[in-house]
Amino acid sequence: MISGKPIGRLSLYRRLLNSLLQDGEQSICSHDLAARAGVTAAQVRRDIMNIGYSGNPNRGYDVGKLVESIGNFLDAPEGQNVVLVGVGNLGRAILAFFAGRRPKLSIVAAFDNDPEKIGRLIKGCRCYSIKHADKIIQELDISIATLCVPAKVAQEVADILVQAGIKGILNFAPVPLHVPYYLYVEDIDMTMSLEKVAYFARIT
Amino acid sequence: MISGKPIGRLSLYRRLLNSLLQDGEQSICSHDLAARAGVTAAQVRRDIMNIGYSGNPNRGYDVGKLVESIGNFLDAPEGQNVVLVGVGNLGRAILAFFAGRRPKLSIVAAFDNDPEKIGRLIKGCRCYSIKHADKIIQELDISIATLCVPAKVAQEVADILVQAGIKGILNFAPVPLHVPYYLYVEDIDMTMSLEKVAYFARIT
DNA sequence: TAGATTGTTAATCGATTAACAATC
DNA sequence: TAGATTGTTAATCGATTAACAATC
Repeated sequence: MISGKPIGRLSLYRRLLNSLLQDGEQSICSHDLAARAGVTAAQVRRDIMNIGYSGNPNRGYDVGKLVESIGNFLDAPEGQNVVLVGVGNLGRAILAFFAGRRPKLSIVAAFDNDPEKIGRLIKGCRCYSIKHADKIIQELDISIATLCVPAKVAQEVADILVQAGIKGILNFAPVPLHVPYYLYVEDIDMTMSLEKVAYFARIT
Repeated sequence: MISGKPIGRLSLYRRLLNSLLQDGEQSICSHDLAARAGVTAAQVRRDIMNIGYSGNPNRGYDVGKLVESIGNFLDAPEGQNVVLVGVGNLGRAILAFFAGRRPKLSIVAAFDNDPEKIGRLIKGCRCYSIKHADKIIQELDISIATLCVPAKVAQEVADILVQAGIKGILNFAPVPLHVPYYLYVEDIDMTMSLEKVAYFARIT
């Protein structure tokens, strides 16, 4: 069992390696990858060791094979479907941002409660009523939700999603969610992040 | 010197306490605040101790005074000005999200390189050419940047901002930035976060 | 007073780092 | 071979937790 931080780094390595591949790079050593990722070489080596890939002493890692190994580790072979909940400003921006970005992780539906939006195609994604969450999540085999609703209704909406069988939530609502232990929640709290930057920009 | 995590938690406590204040709550104990924030009571007590505020044994913390203490610790008395760089989908969503949210931390300008946007008022915020970054940052006394540009140009834009005297960056571009040691960078990498959720949703 | 809660210490835990033998 | 780099261990570091005396 690997914790959240190494998983995040693997995701980052993959992205960096993919752009190296496009530049025609065949191999890379831990030191170079570490510099690009902003971590230490030892960390890179341990992360790669953890997923069971081995490099070549003297020549480092084969970029293509390493990308493949990371994919085998991170991705579900058959892909995973995502639903975005709350099609406001932020929701629409995220729909546009993720559209086609990762083939094995696609946002296949959106939920909202605004009759103006329901039934429409927004940023290429069909919008449904949150009332039909159960049905849509089952039919489209959705396991992940991206929560972009206002803080006040976040818990209530999360409860609906959990009930419908969601397994993980990416939570943009600026409030901690209470969910059963078997669910994974990752919080992106922009207000908190901005206040952190403000604090450290000031005292350093 | 306090590290990033406790600072983030203080920001969260303040938000929770503010909503308690609106509900007319006078005092709160570490246990209750911890439950709302999703942390342990010991952590709450230590965080509060760290900012020099003292509770009352038997009655807990005075909500109003604690909010004030957190504000004294986190906020610059005169406030801090922020610039948003890259007025795309995400940039506009963030402008809308932060508009008026924290009085001591306001986005007072936006930068872009699209002539269509320059000079206009977008989500209530004036958009300038990135070419005038130096001048605007000085004139408006801006110390913080929110970076919402594409990954490919993120480092280049960051260099311009550093040169112009920015002290902290909230980076939404999915690429690590290399900046001088005295700058604080907080990364919000939505792709990484979504992949983390996908991984843990799958294996648990 | 008795009970509840704080402030603070020591112990624990986990992640990170440094170091180096193994290997191509 | 010699040199560079990996795989892996032990040491370090920092944050978290548990525990409890102090206090209203």
